[in-house]
Amino acid sequence: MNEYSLLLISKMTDNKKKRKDQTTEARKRQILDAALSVFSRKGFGEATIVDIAGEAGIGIGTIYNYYKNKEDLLVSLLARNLISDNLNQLLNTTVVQDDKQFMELLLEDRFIFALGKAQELLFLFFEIQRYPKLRRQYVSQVLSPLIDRIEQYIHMKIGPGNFRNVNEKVISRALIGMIIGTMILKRLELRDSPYKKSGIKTISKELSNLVLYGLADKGQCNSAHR
Amino acid sequence: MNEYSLLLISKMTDNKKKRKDQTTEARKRQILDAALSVFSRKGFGEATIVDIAGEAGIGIGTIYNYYKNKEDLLVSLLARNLISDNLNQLLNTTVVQDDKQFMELLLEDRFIFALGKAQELLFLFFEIQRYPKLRRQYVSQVLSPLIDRIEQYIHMKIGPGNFRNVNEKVISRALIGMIIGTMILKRLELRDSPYKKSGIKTISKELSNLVLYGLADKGQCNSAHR
Amino acid sequence: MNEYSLLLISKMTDNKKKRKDQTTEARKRQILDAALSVFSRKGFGEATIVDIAGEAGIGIGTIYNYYKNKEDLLVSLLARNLISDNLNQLLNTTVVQDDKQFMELLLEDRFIFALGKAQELLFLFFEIQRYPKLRRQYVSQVLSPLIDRIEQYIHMKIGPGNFRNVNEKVISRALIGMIIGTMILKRLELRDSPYKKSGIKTISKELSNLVLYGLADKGQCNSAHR
Amino acid sequence: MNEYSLLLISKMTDNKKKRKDQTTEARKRQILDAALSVFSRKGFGEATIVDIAGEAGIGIGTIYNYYKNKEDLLVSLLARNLISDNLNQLLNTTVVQDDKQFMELLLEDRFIFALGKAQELLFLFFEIQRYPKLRRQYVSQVLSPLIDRIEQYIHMKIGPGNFRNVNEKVISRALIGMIIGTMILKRLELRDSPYKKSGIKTISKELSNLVLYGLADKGQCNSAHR
DNA sequence: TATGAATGAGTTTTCATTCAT
DNA sequence: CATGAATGAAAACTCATTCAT
Repeated sequence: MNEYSLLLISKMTDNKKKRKDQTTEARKRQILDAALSVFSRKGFGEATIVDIAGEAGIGIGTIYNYYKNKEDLLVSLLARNLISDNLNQLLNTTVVQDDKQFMELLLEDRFIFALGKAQELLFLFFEIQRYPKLRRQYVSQVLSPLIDRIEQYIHMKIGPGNFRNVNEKVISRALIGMIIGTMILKRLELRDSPYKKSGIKTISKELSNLVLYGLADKGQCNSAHR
Repeated sequence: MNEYSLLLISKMTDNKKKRKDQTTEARKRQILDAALSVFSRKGFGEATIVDIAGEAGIGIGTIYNYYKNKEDLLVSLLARNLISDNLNQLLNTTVVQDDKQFMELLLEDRFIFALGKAQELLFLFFEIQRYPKLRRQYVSQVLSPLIDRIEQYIHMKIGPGNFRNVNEKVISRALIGMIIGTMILKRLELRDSPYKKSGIKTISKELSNLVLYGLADKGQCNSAHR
Repeated sequence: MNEYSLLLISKMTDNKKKRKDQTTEARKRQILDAALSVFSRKGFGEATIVDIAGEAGIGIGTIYNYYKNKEDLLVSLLARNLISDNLNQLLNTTVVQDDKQFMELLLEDRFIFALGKAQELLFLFFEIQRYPKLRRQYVSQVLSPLIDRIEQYIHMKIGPGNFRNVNEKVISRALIGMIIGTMILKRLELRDSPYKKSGIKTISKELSNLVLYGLADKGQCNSAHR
Repeated sequence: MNEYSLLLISKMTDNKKKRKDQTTEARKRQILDAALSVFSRKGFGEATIVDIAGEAGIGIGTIYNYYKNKEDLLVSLLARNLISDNLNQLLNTTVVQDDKQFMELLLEDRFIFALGKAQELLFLFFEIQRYPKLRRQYVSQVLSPLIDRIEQYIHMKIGPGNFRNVNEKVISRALIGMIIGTMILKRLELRDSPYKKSGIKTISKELSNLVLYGLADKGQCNSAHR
């Protein structure tokens, strides 16, 4: 065996390793997807490993080759879907954008998420509460930054010709709550829900108007409400 | 045993029955309260009958004297707390009131509920989805009437000098969603939450302002936002 | 309800409690006996809870009402049978006895145990090694005291007209080893074993002779060995 | 492929086969050694194939190329280590030796084994009982011949100027038991054990003295052994 | 009615074994 | 041959439910 062959082997091993890692990742994703589907439908406590294996189309034991136990599936789901979602991207990129559109973009982005793929993630908001560590992680890594960003935005805009002097803590939470709550309503109303995929843009426009008009400096006009 | 004694017994039985009914109701409530507490903390699937019996300070078997099984506890909780809550009362009584205050009253009432005792009920919004019958019942008996009422209100107010021409379906759901979502945020943020019992009136005032200004006819003033 | 009735109730409760404790103890013993039988036959690792429940004639779940898990059964067996056996009794009572008979009594006592009920306990000597805590406990509470006692005895008897100048550490362990090893041989030979219940007295007499002659001061006669 | 190449192949195959057989044996030994180590540490039931493969530094599947299943590993271990150990050699070679030294040699040989490499084999004495076939094999091929040989020896020496009139069945078993039991005690006492590798010769001398003096004809008193 | 020990169906989890690479 | 991912049979263990007291 000469240097060349060693090199060759080394290359193959690297390739193999890379390919193995890829399939491992694919398999993990496959299992998590199945778990998400089943948890979402039945709830964590009522879902069984057999269900998940069936949904994934694999054997029971295979799941345990990739995840320590059932709880590990939940925790991994949380990490994958709640903690590290694409929100961060939004928060960072929009900083430089025209802040006139900030609210509209944010609402649109979150509504697309909330009325789309997040429908399956809803149960996580519930399960998260039984895992203090995860709850704290979610709050500190996702929720608080989002709230802070909105508060900043509102705070910045308060002043003549812009926003009224509102309590930004309350308003920011109301906005986020509106999104989360809308997500729940859609799941409750199912077919009766007026939210259709096609109309998300319209919806978020409507809602951002509601909010922006609602925040607008009333001094400018003669009292919106009264 | 003579007639007299029979009469006596009959009398006693009546009394006993009445007292028993009272005790029965009290006992059922005691059990449901314990179940609510445990379900809320652990989730339905993770809660055990032993937990609930312990929380209620009674024996395991006793629970089965009042409820058919564990699921019956959940269903009874749903019925007691979500379906027949005091919302109906509100919906009916406010009809006759000055509709200028409708939004404010509604929001205040629902926020008091959402940030107060409903905190424990949150899990029901998630469990409800596993029970199509209950989901339908909740939607038809609680959610839809509430939505309808708000839609009516908005629809009625749309017009010059009042509300802008908004999509009442979307707005009404956003309002309710805002309440539900706020409930969740409070549970997630825990001690960091800015919602305090004392300030609920202020909060609901702030939010009803947001909504009412947001809905206000922009024609009245020279464009709130732009 | 007067004082008397309270007293009466109190009495009943006490009685009930006592009776309950008794049945609890009986049940625990019943389960441990079954576990001992199955472990002894199959070994700890190969024994199943179903086996034990079957042997005890009870349901699977019942075992878990009395023991935390399978390992707890083993540990409890060890505690009951190896640690707190009647050896201590012997060690203490024989102190005052004529020490000429000490060896004979000790051997007889241990052989009755080893060839009798200890046959089922044999596997414990093996399992004990996987539980460092238990091994230490057994060594410190049972084995070391026994060895010490024998060493003392030998040491005391070393001198003209009594025992030769032997290494009491080695001899004492050889004696105990002889008993344990005999136990194993009986289990290996089964029907071919020459040890019968009836003859234990003869056997222990024979062996105590072997030992006592073997230890005897060679000065007494003109050199036994050399 | 022509005749020549076939021949060549045939030659190579022969070589390969031989080398393969060597490798095969080495591999089998490697696996058995690992199995022994793991079984000894954890017990058969608690040991896993993964453990053994890890200990051997090979893949799981490889084990199954050489042994049918886990039980086959145990059975092979028994065959290799208990059944066909070097005892037979001793039994046969010592026959011709001066029987004056028989006991001493036997004890020394067995003690070296018992306190040395047999420490790892101890568990086999326990596992053997779950395999009646193996137990019988061990008894008939190893234990009984050894017992017989000792019995013969004792029997032969009983008489004036030699051994007392002892029960050779009991004594022979006590001797073997002493060795086995000593093995166990060493494992139980671990660091506290007085048996050190260096002193095995002294120990076996001490014990063979014990036995020989113990068996010596007390009546004669002049020279029991010689 | 109140109770909680007994129960086994149903879960989670492990791990020997197979087999495609 | 070597390997280890895939598998499901079998085991441990849980817990809702029953029922005798």
